[in-house]
Parts: sequence; structure tokens; C-alpha cells
Amino acid sequence: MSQPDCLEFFDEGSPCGVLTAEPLGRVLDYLAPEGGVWLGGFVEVPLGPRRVVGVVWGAAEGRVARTKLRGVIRVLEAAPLRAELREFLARVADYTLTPLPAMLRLATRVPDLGQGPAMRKLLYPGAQMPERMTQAREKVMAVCAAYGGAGLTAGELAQGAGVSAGVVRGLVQAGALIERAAPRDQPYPPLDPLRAGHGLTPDQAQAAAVLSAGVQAGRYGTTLLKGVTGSGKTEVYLEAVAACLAQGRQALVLLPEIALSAEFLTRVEARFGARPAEWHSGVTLSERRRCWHMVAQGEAQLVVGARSALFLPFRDLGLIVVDEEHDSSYKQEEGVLYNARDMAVLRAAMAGAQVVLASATPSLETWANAEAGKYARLDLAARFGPNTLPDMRAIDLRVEDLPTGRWVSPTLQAAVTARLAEGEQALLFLNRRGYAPLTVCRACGHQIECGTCDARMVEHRFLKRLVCHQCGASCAMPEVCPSCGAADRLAPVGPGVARLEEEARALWPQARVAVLSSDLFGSARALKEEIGAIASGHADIIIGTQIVAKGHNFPALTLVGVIDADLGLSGSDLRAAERVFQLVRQVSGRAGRAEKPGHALIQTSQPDHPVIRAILSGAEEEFWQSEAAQRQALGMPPYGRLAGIVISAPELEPAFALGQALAQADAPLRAIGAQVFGPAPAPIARIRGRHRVRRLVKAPKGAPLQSALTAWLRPHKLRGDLRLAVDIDPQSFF
DNA sequence: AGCACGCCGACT
DNA sequence: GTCGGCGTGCTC
Repeated sequence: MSQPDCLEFFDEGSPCGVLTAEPLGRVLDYLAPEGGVWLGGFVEVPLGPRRVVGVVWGAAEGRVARTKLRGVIRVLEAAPLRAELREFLARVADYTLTPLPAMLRLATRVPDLGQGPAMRKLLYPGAQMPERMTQAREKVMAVCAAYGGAGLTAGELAQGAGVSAGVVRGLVQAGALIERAAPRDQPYPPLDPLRAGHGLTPDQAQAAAVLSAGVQAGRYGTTLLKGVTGSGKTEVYLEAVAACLAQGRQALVLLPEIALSAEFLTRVEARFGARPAEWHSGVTLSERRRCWHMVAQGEAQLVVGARSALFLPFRDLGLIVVDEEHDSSYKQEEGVLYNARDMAVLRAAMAGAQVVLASATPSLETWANAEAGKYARLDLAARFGPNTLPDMRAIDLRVEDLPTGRWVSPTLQAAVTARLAEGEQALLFLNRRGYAPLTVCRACGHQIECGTCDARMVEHRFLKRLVCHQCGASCAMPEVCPSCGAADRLAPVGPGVARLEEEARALWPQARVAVLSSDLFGSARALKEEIGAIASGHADIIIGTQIVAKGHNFPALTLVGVIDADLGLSGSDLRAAERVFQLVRQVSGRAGRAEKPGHALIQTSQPDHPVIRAILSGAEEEFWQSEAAQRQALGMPPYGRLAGIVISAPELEPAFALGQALAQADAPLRAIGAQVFGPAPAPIARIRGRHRVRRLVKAPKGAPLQSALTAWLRPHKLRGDLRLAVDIDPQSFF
């Protein structure tokens, strides 16, 4: 074997390093199996009494004597993990301070990886009919004939005919059915990049040409594609996808809220003549397996997926589109804490791919990167000329003087009534993030909280129960106040979706009211159906949380009422202003998509707040500039670096004590000029019975934050039930 | 993560 | 005397 080959291939009996998804923290050495194994190959290895799946990660570490090594059991059929993805996982692990096994688990979340061959037996009608025909046999043959050339498994056939497996087996033996081996996972139908796309305006065509040229160059590059809803962002970046497919490379489109992809997939199908591969929590196990393997074999040209699709084993990735790049759901907040938008840029840089970050309201980080010249920037003009922003006005809640328990001001009420009279739709938007309506006793002021979390309980009128929005625990609505015993004095305070719905039904009894709230739908499918029904006019008034602000098209919608724009403005949240700006802007931009003029009414008690003023004036660049200046002065991201250290334990005491102890030896942090804040209760101070304490570390922009954190935390070994998690670039602050 | 080993309370 | 609680440690 020549020298370079030794780096890539391990001959039978030679030691190799294998990474498994077990939380061991390092690679284990095994002897290569009969026939040898390639670097990156998926293998089954013995681990203690168990057999686990792993990946040949590199040369043997050599810390265990060769004679004591156990052998690889077998090499799996899955395509080996490519160097590009292995390196990417290692880089993400380093950046997020995540153990490598956890990264491998992210990248191999596919069913049946360790299971049998990628082939299965399918049954087809045979040449002859069986000598003895029975009713059961006839049913089987009829089902088989109905599916013709497609072929069915024995199980499917038996189930489809409503007979036992024995009947099918008998027919195979009699030669009436013949078995043929077929690949378990079928390739996706080819997408045609040359199909005529949507007619683009000259503006859009030019932007598409710039993006396509970037893709054709075959190098890394990131472009901010900025344009309001309706400016044709999707059509433009689909042209970049077309250019990528035409090059024979693979493309990935990331979406924040996969529940909203029904319309999107239809648009992709219209553009390319077939549906792309999908990757998100809603797809079936077999579709998931098919997607993963086809991506690895290069048989999936385009994947549309949620953030975890970023870790699919692409063969030749040429383009990543991050749609609605500002969306906070790109930040994974549990388990491996990563930001898919930022990691998409990293992966693209490693794969020599282009990135398109699309948004009407980019995050400050992306805006600043474009400003600094690190990203290119393309601005799309609104499709219907410069005056397509809706007519936006603030409603001063200090003047309107709403009675308690009412959230729709007379001005907003009149506007909605006027829209309904025209047969148009109105949206009442609730910025509910970080905000839970309280259930308060009017007699003594007692507030009902969840038994295991610090979150307040939210009333579900329909269910007549209180539900914790943090852990999902629920309890029956108490009849009397648990504190003072007063009967019938418990009342919800603050606008929850259910309360707003009730008010809307009272104000407009003749109108059809629809509620769009993620917790009302058990599945993405149910949500998709509801959105489709609303878009086609099955509702007059839509009540929703930020779920409606994520790229959906309601043609008859001409009025948006923001119920309480103050909710996100108070408090110490770093991104509060940014988020309110984005949400209101985006949801407002939704009004008047069609020919009818749009209106946005924003209820606020701070109409002079710079954020509200920027929203109303449409002075976007000014908003970002002043926000950027503020962050820069404070040394906050993107002009400084942040990390959260979250310590959790069943009891508050030990968690807090460890938080304190961390301050004792902070030399590694001081060495890089970092400051430590806290310890303080974490954004969610208690989850599922665990108390959470957080310290925040702020470091200068260029500082080696990760290595300093590692050095700082290394001496502290966690005893008992204590857990410690590092959150690089935290998103949540309240 | 599993699954062992190992050292202290309530049972047949 | 044993069964079993889960604390600590190992897996090439």
C-alpha cells in the first residue's frame, strides 16, 4: 500500500480511530475488519457489552496496546462520511464547545443506519397463476395487479389484501408472485433547472444574475439578499438554485418554520417540475432515511429543510440559502447550542459554496457584516413601486385609555370594522414572546405559577385548564384562589391569544375568527391546512403570534393591528428593539400584498420610542445605524463576543454555589480582557424541576473566547446532579 | 448513554 | 442474613 493511501485506508487488522455517538469525549481505537475500511467509513464496533455505530475518524490514538484492541464488527453500507463534513463537525464542535460525539449524533440522526442491507425484496406478479385459487389468494393477486410494475413488500401486500403473511408466502412458493431485490430508498425525481422560471422584473433578473454568477464561480461567498415581502426574494434565489443545479452541484434551502413550507414546496415544484427532498421533524422515518442516503449519494439535488439539514452528508454542496435569516429559531436552544445561520456560512466556506441570506429585516449581525464588506448585499425593490409600504400609524394607548381586560382600542376596532365591510381580512398580531398572561386572584393578588417551572400558568379557556408554556404541565382551573380561598375571583390579566379571540368574537360577532398559534396545532400538517384555508378566505379576522410573521401569503389581508408593541421594548433584552422592529415591519409588510392598499396600526404606549418611530417612518438604515452605535458603545455583539454559562441542578443552592465558585479563578478570562457577569437566574430560571443559574461572559471581538472558557471551566468537575452548559452567542436574555 | 461494581437500609 | 437503593467509573 503506497504512502498516501495509508492515510485513507486501513488494511485488515491495522488499528484505526473510531468516533461513536457515545458521550466518551474521544476517539477509540479498533482493528480494521476483514477487507479493510476507508477513512470516514461507517462501522459497527463493540463497546463494552454493546454494539454501536461509529465512523472511522482517523489514525489510531495508540494509547491502548494493540494486542488489547477489539476488532470492528463490520463496515456498514452507508456512504462514508466525507472529509468536508468531518472537518465541519469538528469546527462546529470547537466553536460551540460541544463534544464531538454529540456533533456526530446530529449528523447521523437517520433511522436504520446500523441495520441490514440497503436492499429489500419486492414482489411482482409472476408468469403463472397458482393451481389452487382461493379467495384470499385472489385478493392478493388483485392488489398486486393494481400496483402493477411498482412492486410491494410482502408485508404491504398482505396488509393491502387483508390476509395473513402465509397466503403471500404460499403464492411466492407457487410461482404466482416473484421476488426481486430493489433499493430500499428510491432516488428523487430529477429537478429541471432549465424549465422557464417566473417572469422576473429587470430588477429581480439582475439580482438573480449576480447570485447565479457567484454560484457559477464555484467559490465561497455570502450575499445578503434584502427585500420586503412581495419583492420576489424567493424567485430570485431560486434562480441561484437553478444555476447551482445546472452546475451539477447540490443546493440546500433552510427555512425557519417548516410548518410554513407547504406553499414553498409548491413553488419549488412549479419552478423545477418536481418536489425537492425535505428534511425536518415532520417527515416520516422512511422519508428521513431516504433523504439522508440520497443526499449522501448525490441523488438529491435540492434539500428544503429546517436548521438540522445543515448537517446532512452532502456530496457536493454548491449553495445554501438561509431564508428569513434573522429568525430566532435558527438558534438551537437545547442540546447542541448552535446558530444554523452562522454555521451555514462556515460550512459553505469549507465546501466552496455560496450562501444567500434572505430577509426583509436582516439581523444586526448580518447587516453589520454587509456594511463591513464581509458579505455582498443585494437590495430588491418592492414589486409595486416605492409606495408599497402600508400606511402605518401608531395608536397611543395612553390616549385611547382602554378599560382593563380590553386590548382592542376604539381606533383599531373602527379600522377592522371598515375592512370587514369591504370583504377584506384583518390580522390582530400579538407579540407574545417572553410574555405570559398571568392568572391573578382579584381578591388577594396571588399569581398562579407552574409547580416545577418559574413560568406563569396560562389559561386555556376552551380546555378549562391552566397550562405551563415552559414544560407543558397542566392542571384543572382552580375554582377558588389557592392562596386566600376566594371563589370566582381568579382572572387572566394581559392578552393571551385566547383572550384576544374572545374579545374579537364579542366585538365582531358576525365575523369568522381564526386563531393561528403554534400550541393549538398538534402537527405541522394541521397547521399547514389551517393556513391554506385562511389564505383562501375562510376567515375574516386572523389572530396570531409570530407564527404569522414567517413568510406566508394572505392575498385578502389589508389591515394589520399590532396589539401591544411595548411588550418587547422593556427589559434588558439585547435584541428586544431589533426583534420588535423585525416583527412589526415584517407583519406590517404583509398587509396590502395584492392590489388593495394596506394599513398597519400599532398600539403602543411609547409612540416616541426610537424603534416605533423608525418603524413608522420606514427609516430602516437609520434604525440599524443607531442600534449598531449603541451596541458598539457597549461592546456587545456583533462588536464584542458573548457566552452564557448555564449551571443547573435540582436544588438552587449548589447551582448558585458553583456559579459563585467560578468567579474564584477567572484568570483565563481576565487574560483575554473578558468580563464576567452574574451569577443570576437564567432566562428561564427553572425547567422541568431544575434550577438554572447563568453567568454571562463578555469578551472583546477578536479575543480567543472558546479557549479561555475551556481553561476557565476545566478545573471544575461536576459532582452529582450539577450540569453546566456553555452557550456561545446566546440569543435569549430574559 | 448504558451497564457494571460497590457499599449502606428494610425485608423474607 | 439477603435484595436493592443509585453514586462512581469504564467502555478501545
